Amino acid sequence: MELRKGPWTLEEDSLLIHYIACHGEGQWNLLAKSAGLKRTGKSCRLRWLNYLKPDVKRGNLTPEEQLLILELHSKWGNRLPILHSTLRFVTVVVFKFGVYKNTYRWARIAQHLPGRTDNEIKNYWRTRVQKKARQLNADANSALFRDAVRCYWMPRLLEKRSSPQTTQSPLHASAAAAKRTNDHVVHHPPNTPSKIQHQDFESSSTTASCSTTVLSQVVLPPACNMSELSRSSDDLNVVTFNPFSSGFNLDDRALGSASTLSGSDYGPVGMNNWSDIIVDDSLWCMDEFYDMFKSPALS
DNA sequence: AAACTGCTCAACCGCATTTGA
DNA sequence: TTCAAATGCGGTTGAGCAGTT
Repeated sequence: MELRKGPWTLEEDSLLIHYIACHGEGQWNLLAKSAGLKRTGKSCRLRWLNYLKPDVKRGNLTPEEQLLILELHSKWGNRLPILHSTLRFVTVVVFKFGVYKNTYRWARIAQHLPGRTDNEIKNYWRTRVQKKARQLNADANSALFRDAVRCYWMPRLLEKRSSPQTTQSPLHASAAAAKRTNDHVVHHPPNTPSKIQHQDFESSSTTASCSTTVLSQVVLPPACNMSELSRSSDDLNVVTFNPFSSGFNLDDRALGSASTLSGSDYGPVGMNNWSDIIVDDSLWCMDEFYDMFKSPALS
């Protein structure tokens, strides 16, 4: 049978939804055939888990979620999965010869962000976090970059979290989601089995409380005093902790690209509502780093 | 207005692991 | 115990969109 690839159509989506509503998920290859979908089982599984499943949360990641991702990635980012001692030995050997590739724990991180998929978190990391690391000519997995994240960006996220402005409106979230091109309306069948539950605002608040529990474990390095780090960017020039003091290499290229960026790349210009905040790049305010680097105090 | 550039994210691919006959 | 199929995971790709020139 000829297999279809590429974007899913509305028709395919409803076939998949109706089939799962009647028979449940699992046995994906069989499901694909039985539902009359010209897709691989893998493709069906991915479409369901990453997009169609009712509890998949749409819209931008909240500061809380971003914070959680940063913290959990710094915890588990490059760690190998839990291994038996013998397997660990084999893995170490293999790793030594460069065969083993870094094992990121996206799925594990996603477990702590209800409604968010590993794919989404992975995309966030690659497009936002790694981008910032590249701009600083740093390795996103390095201890140095991790410290920078903890000392400068996490406090900012915490600030955003505690700000009354950051109360997410479901309307905003859905509006943002609706802007996506592939985001067509999915109508779930009325007689959905109990294991398929529609996400509502209650479940969103559950997410928030869950995140808060974990967030309380966020540990900043000793040099990072929250009140110190919450100051204006000018004051940051004299912050004593400098994550880049030990061999950080911010080359001319990085500085050059910084100088070409407009003010709106950093500051809270035009930041009037939630959608501005959640996509606000000031959470990743780079000028502090550049200012700091250019500061005479460092030289 | 058109061309170009960069970004996002859904979907694919390959590989590892798990399952079950 | 073996092996094929199914499942899960992380890396990568490319279409579509928005912003810039």
